[in-house]
Amino acid sequence: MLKIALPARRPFNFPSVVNSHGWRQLAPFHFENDVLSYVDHLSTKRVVEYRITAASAGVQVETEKLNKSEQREVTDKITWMFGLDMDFTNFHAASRLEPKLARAKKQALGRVLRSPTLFEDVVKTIFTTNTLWAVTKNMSRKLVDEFGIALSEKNARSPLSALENNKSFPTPEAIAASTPDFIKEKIRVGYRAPAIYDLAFRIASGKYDLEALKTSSLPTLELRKELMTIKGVGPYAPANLLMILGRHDFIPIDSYALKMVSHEWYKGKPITAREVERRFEKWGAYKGLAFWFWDWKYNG
DNA sequence: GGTAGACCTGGACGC
DNA sequence: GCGTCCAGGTCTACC
Repeated sequence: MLKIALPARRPFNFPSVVNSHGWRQLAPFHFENDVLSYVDHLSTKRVVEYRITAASAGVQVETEKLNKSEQREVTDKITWMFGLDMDFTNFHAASRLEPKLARAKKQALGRVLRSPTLFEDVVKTIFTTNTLWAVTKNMSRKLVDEFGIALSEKNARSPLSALENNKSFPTPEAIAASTPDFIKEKIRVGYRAPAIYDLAFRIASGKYDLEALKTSSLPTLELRKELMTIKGVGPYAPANLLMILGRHDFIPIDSYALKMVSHEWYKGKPITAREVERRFEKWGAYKGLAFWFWDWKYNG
């Protein structure tokens, strides 16, 4: 067994990242007893499981024995997934005088849990649209079960594995080798199937470098436009993806957002996206963060 | 640029 | 059981 300790820029809080949104509940993530598990497909074709826990200065990753290049890959991926090197000093300073965000620095709020690839995050974001969370979980589970690659039998049997179905998130190539009709019928993603297939196909065929957006220097507005060129990504989805990419100047306004803001300031009456924008306008470059980590009085 | 309506799914609810 | 509604939206046609 291999243990890798990875330091984080302070302040850092493991539970705050894991609980930042629902990704921990979507395959191939699994969260239980303070351990975040994830099955990953390395570039060397090996499929390994990470068991990630809180450590004094960051996180600790337990996995099987890896060579040096694999260790570097795992280090890079976990650093990205947890945003270990991200700096939220300015957001924490701005939050200090807002009672609804005063806990931000103490709880190290700001980071959101990411998947190793933007491809996985885009697919899962599309799975969250216009459906129930339980259905989103089903879609993710089925996609992993159908197209993912299993841990080797030896590793799946080891006490390290906490998962029922030990498969990695599928590569674009694996999905592109299928068809939209098969994806629709087998994964039960409905009208989202052509969008998932199209994205996978464009990446697999080398026509589109989605992962390059992780390090893009485009202004946020341009980056948003770029994300909206992806089928199935409308006005809501890019705001969610921009948060994942560390851009916080857009609010993911969905039915949940409208409900929260309505109960916070409008006595539960129906409102539009304009009211949500207006309430968080003053947070400027941090309005996505302010919205995301707001201590809502309504919790329904 | 704003808006209406169709679109998959599956859990919740009322009958 | 069965029908209807709705949920962490998107897309297209139309005005």
